[in-house]
Amino acid sequence: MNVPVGTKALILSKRYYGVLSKSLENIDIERYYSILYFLNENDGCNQQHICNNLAIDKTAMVKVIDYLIKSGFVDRKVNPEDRREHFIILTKKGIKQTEEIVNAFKAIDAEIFSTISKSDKNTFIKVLCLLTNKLNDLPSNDLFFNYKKTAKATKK
Amino acid sequence: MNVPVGTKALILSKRYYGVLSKSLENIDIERYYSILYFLNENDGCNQQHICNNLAIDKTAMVKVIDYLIKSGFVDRKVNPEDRREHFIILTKKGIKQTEEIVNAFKAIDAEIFSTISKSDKNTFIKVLCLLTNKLNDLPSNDLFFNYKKTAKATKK
DNA sequence: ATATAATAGTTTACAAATATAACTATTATT
DNA sequence: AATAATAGTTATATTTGTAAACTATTATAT
Repeated sequence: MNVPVGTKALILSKRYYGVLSKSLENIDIERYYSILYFLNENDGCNQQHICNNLAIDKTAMVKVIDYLIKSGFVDRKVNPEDRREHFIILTKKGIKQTEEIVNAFKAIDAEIFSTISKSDKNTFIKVLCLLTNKLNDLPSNDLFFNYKKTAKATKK
Repeated sequence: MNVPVGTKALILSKRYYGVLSKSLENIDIERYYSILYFLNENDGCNQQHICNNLAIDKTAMVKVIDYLIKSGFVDRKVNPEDRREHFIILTKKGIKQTEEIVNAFKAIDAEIFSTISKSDKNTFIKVLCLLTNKLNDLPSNDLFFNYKKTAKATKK
């Protein structure tokens, strides 16, 4: 199927999260699993750090963290060194259930990569990161003007 | 950054669509570009066909098509051979602006793959499709049980 | 040192995306 | 002819995304 890579990636992620949420019906929350996965390795970071790494808007993040606090998964704690920052810290319950969430993520990754060679998998992950970084750096207006040029060139 | 492949794919798609919408500020609509990209190669298909290929719910698709009709990009036409189906057909305006949309998608793909070898690109696309298909086939409950087993195994 | 700018987070409001259930119309199956 | 399946629609509720305006705090630049 010929679709752009951004669209393909979106479709993959939709199906992936569909399978994931089926796998995690026994967990007390039904979303934000990726944030808990991230916190598992970045426990105690501030909200902005999560936003930067998972490409989530900071106003949305407020509600996410509110939800996770209400569910008893994390706490907010003001950084005494820089009182603008709020550290997000997994609770005991959060740590415990996050362990299962991480396992579920890893089980899916293991399953879907099971028929793919080590070398293809490495290439895939490498290119996925490169593309994301590239998009990150893209000064959209440059591309805009480039595109407009080529669009006009192909038109006439 | 260690994040699961589904999350990585979601981040990529978010950044991708961010860049895309900046590239397409001159187009009369501000979303659903991927549907027009798809229609460019599947003009006249029914709504379900779009849903299947782009992993969009059919109730959401109704609103999408309503919007595209209101914007003058497509028409709905009942299939006389099977009156349940509605064909989605690009209008003249739709065809014209879709051409630009397709060019914008291709410009981004070209740009972000510009520093990646042909062979790595091919591997990436191949694996992306394989993973998506794999997720598609995944009988979620099998995975669920597999996961629960391993989760319990690692717990004790 | 103080005015200004920048950063982290919050609130509000609204548009859009997503999910579910119940529904109509039509066609296929038995 | 009854039943089931399919394509699409409507209605509803929740979640998510986006933007602007805001507080509090820290960094910077005269």
